[in-house]
Amino acid sequence: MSELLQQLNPAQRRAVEAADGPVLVLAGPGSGKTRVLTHRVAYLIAERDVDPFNILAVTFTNKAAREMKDRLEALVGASAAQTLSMGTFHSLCARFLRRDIVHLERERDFVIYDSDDQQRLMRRVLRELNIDEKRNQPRAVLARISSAKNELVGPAEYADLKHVGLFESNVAKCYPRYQALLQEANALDFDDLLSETVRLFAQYPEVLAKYHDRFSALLVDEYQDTNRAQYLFIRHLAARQRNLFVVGDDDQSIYLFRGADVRNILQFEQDYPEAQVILLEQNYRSTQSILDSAQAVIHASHKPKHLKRLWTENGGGAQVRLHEGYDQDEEAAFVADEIVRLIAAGELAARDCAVMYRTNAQSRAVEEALIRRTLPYQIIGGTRFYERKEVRDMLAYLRVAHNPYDSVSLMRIINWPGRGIGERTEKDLERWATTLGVPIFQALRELEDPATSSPFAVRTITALLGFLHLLDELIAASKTLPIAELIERIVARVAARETLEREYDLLEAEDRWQNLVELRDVAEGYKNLPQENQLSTFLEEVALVAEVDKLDPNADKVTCITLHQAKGLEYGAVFLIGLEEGLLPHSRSVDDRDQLEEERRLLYVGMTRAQHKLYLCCATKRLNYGRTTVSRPSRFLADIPKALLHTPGRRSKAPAAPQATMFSPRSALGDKQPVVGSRYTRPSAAPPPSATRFAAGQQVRHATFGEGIVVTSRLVDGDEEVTVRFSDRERRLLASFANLELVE
DNA sequence: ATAAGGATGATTTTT
DNA sequence: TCATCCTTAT
Ligand SMILES: Nc1ncnc2c1ncn2[C@@H]1O[C@H](COP(=O)(O)OP(=O)(O)OP(=O)(O)O)[C@@H](O)[C@H]1O
Repeated sequence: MSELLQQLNPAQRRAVEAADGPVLVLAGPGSGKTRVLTHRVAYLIAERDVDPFNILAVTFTNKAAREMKDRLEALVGASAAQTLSMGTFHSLCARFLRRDIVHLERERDFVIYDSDDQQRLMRRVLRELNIDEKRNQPRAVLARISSAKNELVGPAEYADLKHVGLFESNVAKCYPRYQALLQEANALDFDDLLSETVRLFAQYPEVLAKYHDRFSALLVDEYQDTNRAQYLFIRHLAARQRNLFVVGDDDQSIYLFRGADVRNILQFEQDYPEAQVILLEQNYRSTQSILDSAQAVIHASHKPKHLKRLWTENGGGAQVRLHEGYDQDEEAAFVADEIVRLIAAGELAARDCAVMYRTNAQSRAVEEALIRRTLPYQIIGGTRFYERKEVRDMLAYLRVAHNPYDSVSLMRIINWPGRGIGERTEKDLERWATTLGVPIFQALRELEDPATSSPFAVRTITALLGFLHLLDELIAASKTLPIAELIERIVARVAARETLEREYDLLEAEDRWQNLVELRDVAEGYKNLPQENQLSTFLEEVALVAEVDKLDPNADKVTCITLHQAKGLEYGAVFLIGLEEGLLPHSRSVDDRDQLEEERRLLYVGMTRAQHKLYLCCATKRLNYGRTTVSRPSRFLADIPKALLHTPGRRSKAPAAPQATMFSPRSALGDKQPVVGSRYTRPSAAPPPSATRFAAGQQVRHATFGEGIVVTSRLVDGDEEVTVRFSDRERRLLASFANLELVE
């Protein structure tokens, strides 16, 4: 048997070796779905002689694609691995469209508009159509349009739908204009990447045929979270050869809000009646305690279609621990103290710990607590690097240099740095361009002719032309300079550093300047690409990086991440915080049954990220928009049998008076952790492992420290603490982490 | 045209 | 709380 298959259990092997044709691997968390998908790709190349060039694999993140490629390099060589088509739906679609969007009468050097660009564009649309921005918030309008696009409903079809209320008919008015302006700017928004590709496939069979010729094997990870457009994308591609391998778990579907439809995976067998369905039941990630608790949460509400029993050989492990804190600061303090304790106990590094939450705002308290204890950390999400103002301004210059019709970017920088072009002028310019029916850049060009009648004063025209000529210069420069040098040119021409120093105080200016330096450093990485592709590749990748792509698993840091982004990841110890009514389930999701169930799945996803230790945390009071509110534990916690949870004795009194907490950075529990073996109430259920697995005198082996002799072993805090004398010194280890082997 | 200051209102989750 | 919007003064 090939070495490739030896790392798999029989069910996994069956999936990897399945004959050509549709295959559905439906399995719970930690059962090795992603592993199976990777091995399937390797297997096709190594054993079935499939050329990597003919394989298309959709991963959930760009990072997953990169990692998979790296791993496959070892197997098939770097150059072959590079010919694999692997990436997210969005990046694959962008790649296809660069090639074939001309069929849709659009140009291939389109830019990708992200949500900030979209909002700016929508504001212009609302202004133009005289629609009130307060009652019809750009974000809300865009959200409707986004769902429409995900369902492949274009502006015309949308207008034909029944509209309830003023808001919806306003959306119907905005949609066509928004789309027209996108086209004028030669821009596509995120949703267009998918819907336009599907339109391309549907309307141009000869184009689709080309892709059929190329891709003989298709693979999709996290299939349960595909939306209609993504589903159709795959269905078109799979139509001829029907050689489609998908993996997923309906219990982990958490992207309903962006149009994901779990029916895509549940109806796979109807779509492909000849499909082989393979269930994986062994979980390799988590301990039994974690698995039991997680399953209690997910099974409390529904009846699975395919019964996915999950079991593990990882052993019982420590009980899942429930911590009810006083407020969000005490909750964060508990988490941070516990991480400190776990690291001090050995076996567990900062990189093995993750703190997960429902909303990004919750990361703040955690961040502060981690800083206070000087724990290294990385926060995924929140304000992204590419969303910082100064970075976006610089990117706007690059984008206009690359595609001057990008009016959103142009308007962004028309007065940055200040050149005496005020709000009034901006509005007039927009209106004037609209009347002329041309992009802003074109309108500016008209001003060059003194005979043109425009709504501007002579002084204003001078300022506008000055800006236009700056752009001309940068456009010319962009044709010859590598990106990093182009950035330097822009920095010099607009006196970026001085501008920042004028706008902000010293510290802030330096900070923002450093961001520009960092952007230039990123750009350096593109200097070896051919000049004509550099800028477009750079801009595309910048637009499509996901936050998780930036997660660095090698850095020894605690990871703070939203539950959504944590999908697919795993950590030794996981802390889920804010498990309260209003937060999880989130208050905006409680009235809708489907949304409520999704909140439950979100918790399930979070719990099943944990390998050895899982902490469920909530607080009784929380600061919510500057106002303290009382909160109750999440209803989902009630679905976990008490016997599975370890709730260490709670303090009977509220922590010190508010003044005291204000002056002492550490919260009430801070210094007194842990409350082990205290007189406080023990959990009503039988304490977990009632006997130690190890005894004094036994010889054991540890992966890093080698062989040693057990000195003592005792039960602590739901886990077993083993003291072992190794050749260099004694160490106290937690049995659930240490993976100690008995030596005969 | 811009800077400063006060009222106001918003936070789910993401490519 | 914090960021954005709106008013007013320069
Ligand atoms: N046959 C196996 N032998 C040993 N370890 C395995 C095996 N299969 C999977 N694993 C390990 O189990 C863990 C989970 O695997 P993987 O991430 O592929 O699961 P998954 O089903 O995709 O999980 P999820 O749905 O939660 O994202 C990984 O650490 C993986 O290396």
